[in-house]
Amino acid sequence: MLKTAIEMDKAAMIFKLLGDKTRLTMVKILDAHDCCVCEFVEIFKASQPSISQHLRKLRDVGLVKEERRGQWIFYSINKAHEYYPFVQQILEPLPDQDDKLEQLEESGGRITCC
Amino acid sequence: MLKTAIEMDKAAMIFKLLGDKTRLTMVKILDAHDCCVCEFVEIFKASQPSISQHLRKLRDVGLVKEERRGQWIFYSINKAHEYYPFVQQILEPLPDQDDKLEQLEESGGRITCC
DNA sequence: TGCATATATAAGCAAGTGATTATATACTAA
DNA sequence: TTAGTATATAATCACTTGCTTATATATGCA
Repeated sequence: MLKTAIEMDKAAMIFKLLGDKTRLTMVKILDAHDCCVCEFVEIFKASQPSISQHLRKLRDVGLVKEERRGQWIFYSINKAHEYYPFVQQILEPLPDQDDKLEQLEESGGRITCC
Repeated sequence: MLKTAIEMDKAAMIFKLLGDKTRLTMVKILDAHDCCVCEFVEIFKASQPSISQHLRKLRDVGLVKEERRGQWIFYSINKAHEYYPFVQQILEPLPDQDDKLEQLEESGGRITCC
């Protein structure tokens, strides 16, 4: 078995989780950089509870971790997750989302918390 | 850009489509063999309308094609689909589902239509 | 033609999803 | 302590999903 082998029901669960543009983009971003909640709120132009709820779904599965740094909570990819190699393989062909963080930096949105 | 490059919203759409165990398994099976509807009904122990509706979602996106052969309608993967290379890459680490068709053959389920 | 089989479609419904609004919790700084 | 900021959670709701049952359509065969 390859290291990325995964059962069908687990794979379907992962796809369902990533079958939302916001969550998919979050995971793609997190695979490259840690991010705090307020950054996601800016990037997606979404409400804070909406972002929080998406992050919770990712966290419930264990795909991301949270870590408080003072006033802010940073999220990161859980590279130790059983299916991280599978997810990484899935994310690989997707366009990198660095532009989103760059735009944020230009507009000063990243200064507040990072 | 790699040949499997895909925009985020399209990728999310594909993941949502495959984020269902029945559809994911269907696509994995179809990537290896054509199948007719009655085989899926047997394999998944599901109702015929339920199978038909899953197949319709796959067909609506263009990921599978249908072809009537007499009384039966066979489905196959549309290898010409814009995102087929992406889907193929996704399916690759999943366990092959050949056992399902073998079991069907042993139980005589495949004799009727194929 | 008439009946059986295979499949698609429509309607209805319970459960799930993703948003919003309101509120609670935790930390920082004055 | 009090006020302000960041985040999570709860309640609610419109919308979607995937199933069921019922029916329509298309083919094969007597």
